[in-house]
Parts: sequence; C-alpha cells; structure tokens
Amino acid sequence: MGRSPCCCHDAGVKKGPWTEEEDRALVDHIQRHGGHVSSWRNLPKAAGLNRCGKSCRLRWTNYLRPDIKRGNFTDDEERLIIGLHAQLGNRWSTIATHLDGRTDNEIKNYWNTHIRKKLLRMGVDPVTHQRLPPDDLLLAVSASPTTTILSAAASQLRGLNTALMQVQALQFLLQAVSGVGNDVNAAAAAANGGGGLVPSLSAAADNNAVLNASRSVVPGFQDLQLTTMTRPLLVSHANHGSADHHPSYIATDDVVQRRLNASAPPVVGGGACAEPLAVALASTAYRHQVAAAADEPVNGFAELILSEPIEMPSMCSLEDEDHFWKDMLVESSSFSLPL
DNA sequence: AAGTCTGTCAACCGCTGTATA
DNA sequence: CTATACAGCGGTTGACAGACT
Repeated sequence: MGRSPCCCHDAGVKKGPWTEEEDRALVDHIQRHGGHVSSWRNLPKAAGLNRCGKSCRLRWTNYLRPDIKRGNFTDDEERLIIGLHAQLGNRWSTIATHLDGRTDNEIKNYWNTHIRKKLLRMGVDPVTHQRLPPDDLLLAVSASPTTTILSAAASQLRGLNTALMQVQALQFLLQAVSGVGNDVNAAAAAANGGGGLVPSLSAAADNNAVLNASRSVVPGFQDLQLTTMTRPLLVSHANHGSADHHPSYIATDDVVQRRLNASAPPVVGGGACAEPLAVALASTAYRHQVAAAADEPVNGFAELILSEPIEMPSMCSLEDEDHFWKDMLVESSSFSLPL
C-alpha cells in the first residue's frame, strides 16, 4: 500500500491567482510554525486554504518567501545568469542558488523574456552560447546571390577568437554591405542587367537580422558609410564574372589587405579582427560566390579610386556606450562557476 | 477610440527521483 | 519489494498591461 491520494486531485480545490486573504493565511500559518513547513500536503487544511499543497508551496517559494528580492535584475546578476547558464543549461534551480533572493521561476522568466532575446539579437545561440550559424544568422535575407555572399563572409567570422572581435568584424562587414547601395547602385544595376546584386545587398542589409543585431550592439551603426576598402572590393566583385582568371583581383585584394593593415583601429582585438575579415572578403571562396552571382564580364578596375581616407567603424563605441554587453561578450568565453 | 499585437510573469502541468506505507 | 505520494524541477500557459495601428 502506498500513501493516501494527493489533494491536487480533489475537484473542489481552487486554482488560479491567489487573493490577498489566501496569501495572508498562508504566510500566517508558515510564520506560526517558525517559517518551516513539515508537510505541504497537510498545510492547506491546517491553514484553512482550499488549495493544493503543491500550489501553496509554489506560492510560498516563488512569491511570499520573506527573503525574495524584488525589482529589476542588476547587470551583475544578468552577467552571472548568462555565465551560469552557459555552464549549467536550463537548470534554473541550481542557477537560482547562486543568486540571493531570486527564484528559479523568476530567473527562468527573465531568461526567456530578456536575456534570450538579447543574445539572439546579437547572433548568439541562447542554448549553446555559440555564434549562430550563418544560415540562421542571415535568416531574414531571402535566397539570392546576396545570401551566398553574406553567408560566405559571415562564415569567416568563425575564425575570430573572442566574441567582441566577432562583433567588431560583423560590424565591419555590415558597414560594407549597408553602405554599398549609396554610391554604386548604378554600377551594380549595369553589372546585373538592371537586376540587383548591390541593390539587393543594400535591401538585405536594411532588413536582415544581422544588421539589426549590429545596430543594437553598436550604437550609431546605421550612420556608418562605406569605406574605401570595401567599396572597390564589392564593386569589383560585382563586375567580375570570371574572377579566378583576372589578375586585378590579386592587386585589389593586396591593396585591400594593405589598407586594412594600415587602418586597424587601436582597440583591443581591432587589428586582429579586421585582418581575418579582409581575408574573408578577399578569399577564394568568397570570390567564387560573387563570381557565380555576377553575370557580366570583367570590366576592369577604373572605378577603384582609393583616394578617400579609411574610415573604420567606431568599434570603440562599444566601450563608450555599452560596457555591460562588451564585458559580457568578452567574459562569456572564459566564465567559470564560482566556488 | 477601438481593436490588435506583444511582452511579462504568476501559476499550472507533467515529469522524475526519492521517500514511505 | 512494490506501489504510490511527495517534493522539486523545467516547460508551458494564459491573464493582464502597455504599445502599436
């Protein structure tokens, strides 16, 4: 024989939101017993409540307990939750033991409503805490040559060492993409028979999740303009159908590389992040993608005017305006559980 | 102003490991 | 030893409020 049936199976047990009277009755009862509950099953009857013992326990542990902390989560708490989640996964009760006054339910809700969305906006998988694959990252971009170009470039982001470097490189990539439509639409339209490699690049940049993510991470991102590094590269790629056989690619890529090296911003990881991206943009794989996307024959590089000064994105803006997320990104890869 | 959408969070559901009759 | 409830946990739901159209 086992135990007697649980009260939760009684048809008359009340469910739904708790009233003030019920809260008071529950708190009074528990406080009369020194704040300790020996049997949740017997509590409702003893406290004069028409509730299931399970419901009483949840109400007490998640809401009525005197040591529960109310109010918004602090940056430190948020940082701690992210780090703990990276280590523990969805073990909310274990995570809650590391945050004074926070319940597992509260942390779980906060994760699902705030942190999870923040991470997704940044292109970070909230489950694995890894960067989202390019296919997911660029989900909002319709299938087009644009998609393959962006995917190829974005895939190179994998090679960067820290999350901050990835964000910086991503910003740099998107700067190139978002600025392209301003100046070279005509050339692109000609190159694509009025179609739209570059226009679609621009449109994609306006609409895709990556751009939004970058905007959320890097304040003022939408104001960035195309650099002299990226414009000639994109224009030239857009105009070349047979990239592998054109010697100008080598020269162009070389120029791009040298300019990048000379203009790497003086911030942590700046040069290190810019360089792999330059390689990404100039890579053979990328060249193939663009070559496949372009229909027109090679037109030469007359338009490669490299007179403007290099304008690197304001990568330092992360430091100026969003300490928390920058720090979180940098630290997330090396987080370890506090002892 | 009214209807719709979206975000939030308390509460419930259902499962699992443990305790107990 | 077995059957069953308990306690705890993570997932999900639904009511509500505020924003948006």
